[in-house]
Amino acid sequence: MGLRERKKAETRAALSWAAIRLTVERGYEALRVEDIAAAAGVSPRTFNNYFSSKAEAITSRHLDRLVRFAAEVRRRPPAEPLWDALAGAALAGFEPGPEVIAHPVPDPVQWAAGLRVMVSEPALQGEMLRAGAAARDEIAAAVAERTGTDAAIDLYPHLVAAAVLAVVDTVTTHHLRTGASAPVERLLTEGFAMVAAGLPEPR
Amino acid sequence: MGLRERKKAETRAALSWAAIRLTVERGYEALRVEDIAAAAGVSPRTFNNYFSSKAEAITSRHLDRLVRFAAEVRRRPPAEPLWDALAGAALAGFEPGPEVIAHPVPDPVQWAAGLRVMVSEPALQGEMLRAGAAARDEIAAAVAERTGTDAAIDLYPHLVAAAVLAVVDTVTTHHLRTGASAPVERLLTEGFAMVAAGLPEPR
DNA sequence: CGAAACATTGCGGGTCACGCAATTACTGCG
DNA sequence: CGCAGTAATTGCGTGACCCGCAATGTTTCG
Repeated sequence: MGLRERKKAETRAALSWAAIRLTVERGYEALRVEDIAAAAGVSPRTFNNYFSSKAEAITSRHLDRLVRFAAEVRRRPPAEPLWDALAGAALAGFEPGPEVIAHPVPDPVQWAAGLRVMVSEPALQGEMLRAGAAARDEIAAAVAERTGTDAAIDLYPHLVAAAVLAVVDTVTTHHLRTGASAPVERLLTEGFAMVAAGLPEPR
Repeated sequence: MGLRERKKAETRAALSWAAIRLTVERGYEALRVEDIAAAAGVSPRTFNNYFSSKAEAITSRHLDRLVRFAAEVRRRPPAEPLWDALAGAALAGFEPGPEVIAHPVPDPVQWAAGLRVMVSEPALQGEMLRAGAAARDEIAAAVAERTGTDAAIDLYPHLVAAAVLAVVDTVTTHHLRTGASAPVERLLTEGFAMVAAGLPEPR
């Protein structure tokens, strides 16, 4: 990777990260695109060369994570049962990456509160979900590959992809809603188990 | 319902319907809010009293349908198995209502083509999904009521709601993608059956 | 080293969402 | 019936956003 591409990736990451951090700190409405650009050290116009909207910048990390999830599903040994692979890939995606360890959040409590405010922002919800939809095709393709189905004609791989995203989504929402009363890992495992069991009525 | 409320509902419906029709005819980008307002016979400013965005106007019927779905789930006899009730409610929601019969689409083929273009519009995808998310809580509450779970603490009802929406979403997308090669009713039935069976690997 | 490819930036235009205040229309009560 | 209160519609003005375009500077590659 040449200097050019590296700088581009850095700028993109800086913009995205600044967008998230500032949104958590000040709220979505109060945040101007101008501020994000300033925090990343580029002009406002450049911001729009990387992201076509404020919301997209904020949710781009979410999309990245989902794309990595799809890649991880592909990476798993083909012999592994499908749902084990899916649950495993999801759990792997929630381990804090090296960049999070390098730049830890200053105040976790305040951060979580800001996150809650952020995800309740209408404009961001739509964009988040859109990122999920974009990743869905990728995941469906990975599932199709594993199961010998055809994403172009079979309903199955798309249904699995949608179900997986539904689990991840529901779990994270639930985790935030209940104030992190249960660890994400446990909720994820439970969620995948329930879906794989057909979500039978309890009792 | 007094004259006031009726006119309000009419204006709302007229705006929403005009927004959909014009989007299908001309495309999302080319359509100005001004045009929608004109087609509904109100001022552009009034449009924003009813809907806070072009996208919201277009997707409002989708949201209505999902809310009716939740109501239908509540209406079903409590003795009915959960997944039968969910599938039944979904199927009921796809029967054409009286207003569709009264105002049929002029050219179904062209209409379907326009719909495909419409749902591929990024801004609308987000808003559609947001409508789904809004309805999710409603559905989760209905499911919680039926199953004796608690939407405030249990993961189960939310997971079921998300899964149901995933099925409906996937089926409609698949239906459009494959050019209506299979009837929606059959796809829906299949989808619900697969999910209720835990989406086992085929073969 | 030189040319081509590419990123960044400023400028300008078109659109959009919304607060505010005035006008008009409906509602319910005496 | 009339009247006061409540609510809906509208025009205007503002701030923000997204993007096309062209100029400038930087990296890449032959």
